Amino acid sequence: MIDLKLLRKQPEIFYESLKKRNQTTEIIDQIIALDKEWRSYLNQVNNLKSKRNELSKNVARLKAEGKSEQADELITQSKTVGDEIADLEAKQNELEAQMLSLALYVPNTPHESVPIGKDETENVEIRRWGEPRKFDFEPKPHWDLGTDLGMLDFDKGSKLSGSRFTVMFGQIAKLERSIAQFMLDVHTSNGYTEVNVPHLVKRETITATGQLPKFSEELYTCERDDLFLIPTAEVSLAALHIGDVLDEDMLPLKYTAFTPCYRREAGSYGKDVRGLIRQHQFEKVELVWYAKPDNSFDALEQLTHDAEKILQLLGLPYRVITLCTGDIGFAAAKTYDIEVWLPSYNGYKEISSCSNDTDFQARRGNIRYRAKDGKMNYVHTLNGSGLAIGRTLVAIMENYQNPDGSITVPEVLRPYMKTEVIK
RNA sequence: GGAGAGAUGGCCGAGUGGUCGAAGGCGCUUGCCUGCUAAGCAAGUGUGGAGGUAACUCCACCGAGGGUUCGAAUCCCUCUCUCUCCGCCA
Repeated sequence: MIDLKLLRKQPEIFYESLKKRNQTTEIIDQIIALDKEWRSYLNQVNNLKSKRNELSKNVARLKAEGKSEQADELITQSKTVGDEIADLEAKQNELEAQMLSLALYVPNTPHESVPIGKDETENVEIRRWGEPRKFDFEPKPHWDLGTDLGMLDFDKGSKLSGSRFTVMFGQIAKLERSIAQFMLDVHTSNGYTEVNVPHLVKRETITATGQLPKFSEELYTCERDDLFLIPTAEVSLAALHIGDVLDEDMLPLKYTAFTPCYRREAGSYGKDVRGLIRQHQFEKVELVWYAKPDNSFDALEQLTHDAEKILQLLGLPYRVITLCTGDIGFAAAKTYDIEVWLPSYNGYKEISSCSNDTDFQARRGNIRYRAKDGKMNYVHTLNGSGLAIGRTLVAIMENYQNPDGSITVPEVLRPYMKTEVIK
């Protein structure tokens, strides 16, 4: 949710923001017009209410004094004022509702450090880590590796649930679990609090975090109960403190959660159809920070490094890119994507997305903190995958494969897997 | 799933139609007092919105949303959540 007071004072910020995002700006004109009209009604209504309050006080006093004829006279007056209020207030509420529903569709303002660009082709790579392995044999894609090992079964996934669902057996199933546990152990030893969250959330919860109303197509819903399956643990973690006033001393709060994620993947027909890359259900370890506004962009650097650390410990080559203004997400002011090297793609594939949403979610969810000077401010929320587990599994399988189709278990996972090779 | 009780400020808790944004207590802040601490005394102590350079003024908020009324914390309806009992259950 954007700051309407800022919109009144400096509308140019928002025109600029939408232009940078390569989007049209009529919505800003509409909001400004509605806001102006709304305020004029608000003032009239407030003045009339003030008048009615005054009359009511006098009615009370006159009745107490036993002067009921005089009181009746004021009651008649008050009735007229009341009717007037009802009319104007109805109009005011309508304008307010229109204005807010539009405001919910305005994306966050990109940070000044975000490169300008029209779409994903203009994202900027900022660093690389590790060298992609040179194979002295023909490496297999993970779907062949897994199927040949008898541990990935795409047919059974389809049989049970349709396309983009997979069944895992044996060591691969265990690898998935080991990766999750490894990630949580690294993050918790790094200052994150592990949280176990609900996977079904209420409409208002997911609205506060920004997935609704705009992205309802992506969500699985349980209509009967008006509940939504989370597309990421970010929803639950970022909603933890809805309505709270935190102490400045508590910040930053750093949370991590391991959950499945459910996504309809509407509009991605034909994309990544083979293998585990794009599933309707996948597991992920998520990182979420509640930070102070003055250092939230430093926090984004830290959070991104925390996610990168997992890939470094696993010995998986990756690169980090900054999303340009045309590609950053709706709620984000700045986003880094981490992409891992996948032999089957002969390229880098997104495995984590780390964003600073600044006060965008905090405003929707009314998440504030009390500063030392006693002032109330909105917190800044940040989130990032640390990491997507399915894709990490894919990266390990493909990068650590052997000529005989077996897979070497990365050093750091051996304590969890209790074996050196999957075969 | 059935029956009942409840939700008031940072906390406890009064308040069932009228000068109630809300008694009282606790806590907190400031000042006084005091070898120190404690106690005592005094004042202050919510959030959001609109207007104003500002001092300040006005409006709203007693779980949420509607309704009745000239007027609602108080009456009515719906919802959410909490607690107790019964049933069921991993």
